Amino acid sequence: MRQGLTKQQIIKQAAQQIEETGLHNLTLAALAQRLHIKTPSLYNHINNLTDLRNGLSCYGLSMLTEKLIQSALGKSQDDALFAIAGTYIAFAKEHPNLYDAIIHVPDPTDPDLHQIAERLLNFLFKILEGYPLSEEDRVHAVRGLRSIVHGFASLQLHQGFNMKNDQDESLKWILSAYLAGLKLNLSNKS
Amino acid sequence: MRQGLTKQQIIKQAAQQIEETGLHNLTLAALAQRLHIKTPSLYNHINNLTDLRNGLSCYGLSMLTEKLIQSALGKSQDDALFAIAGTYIAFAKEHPNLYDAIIHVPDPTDPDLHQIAERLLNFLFKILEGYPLSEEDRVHAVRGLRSIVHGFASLQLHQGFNMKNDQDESLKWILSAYLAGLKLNLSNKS
DNA sequence: TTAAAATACTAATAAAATTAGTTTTGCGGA
DNA sequence: TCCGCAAAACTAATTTTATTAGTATTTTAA
Repeated sequence: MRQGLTKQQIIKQAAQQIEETGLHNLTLAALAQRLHIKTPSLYNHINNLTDLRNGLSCYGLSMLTEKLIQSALGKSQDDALFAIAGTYIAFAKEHPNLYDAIIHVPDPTDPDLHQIAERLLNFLFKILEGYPLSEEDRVHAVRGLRSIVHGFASLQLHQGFNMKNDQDESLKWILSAYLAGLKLNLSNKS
Repeated sequence: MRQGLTKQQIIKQAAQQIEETGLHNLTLAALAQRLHIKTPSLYNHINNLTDLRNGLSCYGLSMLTEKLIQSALGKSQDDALFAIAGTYIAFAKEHPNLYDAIIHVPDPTDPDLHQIAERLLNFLFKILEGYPLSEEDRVHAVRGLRSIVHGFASLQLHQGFNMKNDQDESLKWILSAYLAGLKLNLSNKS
C-alpha cells in the first residue's frame, strides 16, 4: 500500500507517540506500526533516529512559538508577559515530552531550528521594547524571562516542587517580583 | 579476579562515563569494561539501568547540595544568594551530564532522593529567613530562586543563549532584578 | 509509453539490556 | 583448620533495537 506519507506527518505521529511512551522510549518499531509500515521504510523519509528527534524539536518549538505569539495579541507590557508565561507553562504541561524534546535538541546548530528560535527571540524582544531598557539590558531581561519560565516549567514537569502550595500562584508571584525589580533597576541606573 | 566493588564506586564511574558519552549514551557494556568486569556482573550490584540512573541522580544532587552549602558559609542575604547561584551554575557547567541526570530522574518518588532534596530545600529556606517574608511567600520565593538558577543553567547547557553578550553578567543582572523585586513586594504588602 | 525516482518490502547485522545457570572466592562458625 | 554459604564473578542465550543492503512496486515526468 502506498500513502502520501511526508516527513511532517511522521513527526506529528512521533509527537503523539512520545506523549504516550516518553521521549527516550521513542522507537522506530512502534512508530512504524502506528503508520502501518515496516520499520526500515521509515528511512525513506528520515535519515536516522537523531534526525527524527531533531525534527521533533523543530515541530515543538514552532508550535510553542505560535501559541505564545497568539496569546500576546492585543496585549502589551506586564499584561503581555503574564499571558506569555501562562501559555508557556500550559504548553509544557499539556505536551510534557514534546517540551522535553524542545530542550534536549540533538543538534543545537541545526539551521531550521535556529530560524524558529530567532522568531521566538525577536518576539520576546519586541514585547520588552515596551520597557525603557538599554539594548544590553534587554538581552539580560529576555534571558531572565526565559530562565524563569523554562526553569519553572522544567521543575514542575520533573516533580521538583512539592504539593503544599499552589504552583500557578507561584508563577505569578515570581514574575511579579522579577518585573518589579526590572522596572526598579532602570530608574536606579539613570 | 575479585575486587571490593560497591554500588557507590559503580555510580562514581558511571558519573565519569556520562561526562564522556552523554547521559542517554550510558551503556552497561562500556561501564563494565571500565570496571574490568563483564556486563552481566553489574547485576550483582544494581537492579537494572534505571536503578543505576536513579543512583546517578542521588549522587549528583547530594554533591551539588554540599557544594551549595559550602559556598554560602559565613555569608547571608544577597551575598549568600549570589554565591549559591554562582556555585550552582558552575556545577552545571562542570558536570553538564550529571546535572542532566539530576533533573531527569527516572523515579522522582525515590525515598533516598527525597531526603537529599529535602536537605537542599531546608537550606534554601534557611537562607531566605534573612528576608522578612511570610511563610507562604517564602515558598514562592524559593521556587523562584530555583526556577531562575535551574532555567539559566539548563538553557546555557543546551545552547539556548546566543554568544553575543556575557552570560555570567546576565545571571547577576537577573538575580539582582529578582531580589530587588522580592524586597519591594513585601514592603508593598504591609 | 517508458525511464527514473520515490517508496515500500524482506533479509541480515550489530549492539543493547536482561535472564538463567554455573563457577569461583572469601568469610564466619564448627 | 575446615566446611558451608553467600557474594560476586563468569558464560551462554534471548529479545529488542537501530541500521544497511538489496529488491520490488508504484507513481511521476518526459
